Order: sequence, then structure tokens, then C-alpha cells
Amino acid sequence: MRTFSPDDENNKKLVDFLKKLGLSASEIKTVTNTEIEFKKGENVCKQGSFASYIMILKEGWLKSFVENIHFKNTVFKITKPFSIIGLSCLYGDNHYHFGCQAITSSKVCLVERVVFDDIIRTNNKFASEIIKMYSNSLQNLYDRLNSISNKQSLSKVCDSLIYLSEKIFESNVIPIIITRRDIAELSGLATENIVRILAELKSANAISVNKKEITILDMDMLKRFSCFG
Amino acid sequence: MRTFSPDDENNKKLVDFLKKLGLSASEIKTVTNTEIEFKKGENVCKQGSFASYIMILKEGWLKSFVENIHFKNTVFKITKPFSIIGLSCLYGDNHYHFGCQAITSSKVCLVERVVFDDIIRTNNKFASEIIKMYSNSLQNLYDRLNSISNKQSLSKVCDSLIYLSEKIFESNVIPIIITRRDIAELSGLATENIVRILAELKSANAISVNKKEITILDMDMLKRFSCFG
DNA sequence: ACACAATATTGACAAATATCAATATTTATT
DNA sequence: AATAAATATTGATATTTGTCAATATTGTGT
Repeated sequence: MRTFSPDDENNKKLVDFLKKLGLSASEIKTVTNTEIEFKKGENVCKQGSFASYIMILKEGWLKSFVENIHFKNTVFKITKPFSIIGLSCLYGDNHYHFGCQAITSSKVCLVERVVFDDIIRTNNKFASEIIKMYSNSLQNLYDRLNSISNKQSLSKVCDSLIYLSEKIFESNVIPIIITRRDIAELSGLATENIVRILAELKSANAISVNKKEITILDMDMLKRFSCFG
Repeated sequence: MRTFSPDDENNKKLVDFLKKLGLSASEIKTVTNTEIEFKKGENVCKQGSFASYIMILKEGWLKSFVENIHFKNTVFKITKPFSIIGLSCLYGDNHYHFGCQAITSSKVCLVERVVFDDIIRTNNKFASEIIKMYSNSLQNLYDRLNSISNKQSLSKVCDSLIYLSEKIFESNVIPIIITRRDIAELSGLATENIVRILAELKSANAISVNKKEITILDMDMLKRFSCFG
């Protein structure tokens, strides 16, 4: 009889994820070959640098963002385990057009671009699954762009909370690993404004706040605020 | 001896474009089967509506945008002939997450999603070319998001002008089909601000303006302004 | 448990951009 | 060519959001 460490468990889930994408055992071995650990706050990739790898998130949480020269970030995606990062770099000008940072300590498999490309070209099922991911990424980006560019601050914050709750944590509780600053960057606002708007939402009983943890009490209200613009 | 109409010429170019994407003669016939004409200002697709088709632009110019409930648009892409629109709808929730409008009168081939999907699944070369387009779309969106969300108005307008000049018209002249409002929507600003900033750029000799036509005189200056943030 | 660092909060104020209104110019239509 | 419609321009003002500074709270490491 043997016992499983959390890492074994995680490996199994990763393999399952890759199997579902249509990868063979040997292909799975190839793409999980190189594993890197990132500490909280570390850069996973740097906007503007040469894009060598496609990455598979095995453990932890990442945020992806575009950054301006004054290092103000706009986060467009939070990534949870068993996701692929950097598909936008598979072709094109070979540079990351975004940056990515670890929100918690994280483990990432690095796959060389050419290796990833080879698998896509020879494995139809996998190519088709990757195209699904591209579709989703684009849809998500359109939604984020609409929120950040067309709405006022209250609606933006509601959009961010809805996104975190429904798409990322699949819970009405947004855990403390998400800071006020993360929500600010996700909403395209200053941190101080987030604090003020969260206080408004709290007094409207749309959310409750326990230390840093946010619980969504009235999702419908958030959605009404979101739509209002 | 026979003469060619502009339409014959255009058909030939369309077929060339599709051949380069790896489509066979019969596949080309399939995807060019249904052709629709849109007048200037007409909606090519409507944000939120059911996404039935992938579209191939054969003639004319389109703008794609996200729109809020007050009908304020943010344009993220201008499309020129021989481009594919709507790839983000190939999978996912079956609804357009963006709207698209004809800037000039345009001709568009409609391809049913399932038909398009079938070709992707059976034609590796085509799938690979489509993935290149996805990569480029994502990169373009990251760049637009960065501009709209992280920069001040002068830089935003410069980004829009650079985009139009380098990526779309491949000329230092931006033709009059692009209105001040189009530039405003592309920059995420109000039309009045575009007018003011264009006046600034003109007095700095970065551009010249003839009626509505804009000519870029000093691309380097625009790029410096763009970077400055 | 203590001290230090990081994050969150609050208020006052400044800056950027949108909005509104009036007018001019350009384009389209007859 | 004359008129109407659409687009562009300008100035004044309002609104929104960011910035700065001061303080409070929470988390971390010893």
C-alpha cells in the first residue's frame, strides 16, 4: 500500500488535463518535461522579451497583464491550474505582448514553441482543442476591453468581481490571495478607488468583507450595476 | 480576347488568398458560395446576437468593436480585404462578443460555423494558418488594450495613427474613409478630443491634414509620443 | 508576542477627459 | 448650383478618476 503526496495528486490531474486535450503518453511526457517553480510576485514572463516557451500552469495562480512604461498594469486574465499560457506567441513577432506574474507560488511546465507547434501540426484533436482555447481567450479579451474601455468605475469593479467569482474561483467567495491592487489592475482603476467602491457595494449589501476576503451576497445586484454601464 | 471587370480581379485575389491558406479548389468553392453585400454604415454582425457564420471580407473595409449599452463603441480592429472575421466565435458560447460595421460598402462571404470547423478538422495546413491568425488577433488585442487602458490621450491617438498607417493602409496617408469618430472609437476617446489632438500634432509638424485626409509626416515623432505614455 | 513590512483605508485636491452648445466645413442629394 | 445632411471644429464647463499624504490594519518572521 502506498500513500500519495499532494504533488502526486497534482501530477495525475495535469496528466488528465493533457489527455483530454488529445495528447498521447509520449507527447505528455514531452510537454511536462521541464517544470519551473515561481515564488509569489515573481515574473513568469516579461512583456517585450523574446517568447521562447508556451507554458502550462500546474500549480498556483498567475495574472497576465499589459504594462505601460510607468509600470502601471492592466490585468486581463487570472489563470488557474491546468491552463495554457502564451498561445498568442505561438506565431507572430516572437515577443510577449503581455507580462505574467505569480499571484501565489506556482509550478509551470515550459514547452519550447517549436515543440508545441510540432504537436499541433501532427495532432488534429489537440489542434482543435487549442483553437477552442484561442476562441475563449479572444471572447474574454473582448469582454475585458468592453468593461475597461466603455464603463464607469462601479461597473468595472462589478465586472471584475463577477469574473473572479464565476470564471476563476467558481465560488461566491473571492479569496485573500486577490489583493485590492489586483482588483484595481483587473478593473483598470487606481487601488484607492477599489477600496471606495467596495465600501459602496458593502453598504448596498451586495458584498460582505471579512478582513481582505470578499463574499458576493447579491450577484444579481452586481450584474445590474455591471449592465448599467 | 476578353476583358476583366474589377469583380473578376477581386475574385482572383480572393481565391489566391484562400489557396495560400491551404484550401483545395472544392473547399474554396464551399467557403465562397454565399456572398453578401453591406452598405456603408450597415451592421455586419451585432454584439450579443447568435453567431452563425465565420466571415471572409472580399471587398471594402470593416470596423470591429465592443459596444456598451449607451452605444459607445471601442474599435479594436479595422479589417481590409482578404481577412477572416469572427474566428472568436468558432467555439465558445455561440454569441458574438463584438460588433462589426461596414466603413465602406463591402462584400463578405459567409461560411457556416460547422462548415468552417469541418475544414479545420480535416485540413492541417489550414488549421495551422488559422492558428496564426488567432495569434495575431490576440497580439493586436493586447496592444490595443495597453493603449486604451494605460495611456493618455495624445499617446492613444498616436497609437491609432500608427496602427492605421502601418497595419491597415500600409501608407503614410490615412484616407478619408476613416472619420474623426472612427479614430476616436479606435483610441477610446471622444471625437472632440481627437480634433484637438490632431491640431496639436499638426502644429508639431508630425502630421498634415488636407480636408479630412491625414498624412503622417514624422512617424518617429508619433512613436516617441506613443512610448511616452 | 513583538517589530517590521505590506496592504488597505480615508480625505483633500489635482488632472484628465467627457459633455454640451454653437458654429463651420465638407459631402451628398436633388 | 442650391440645399440638406453629415461631419468636423472650437470654447466653456462638468464629471470622473487619479494622485498625494496621512493613518490604520493585517500579515510575516524572529
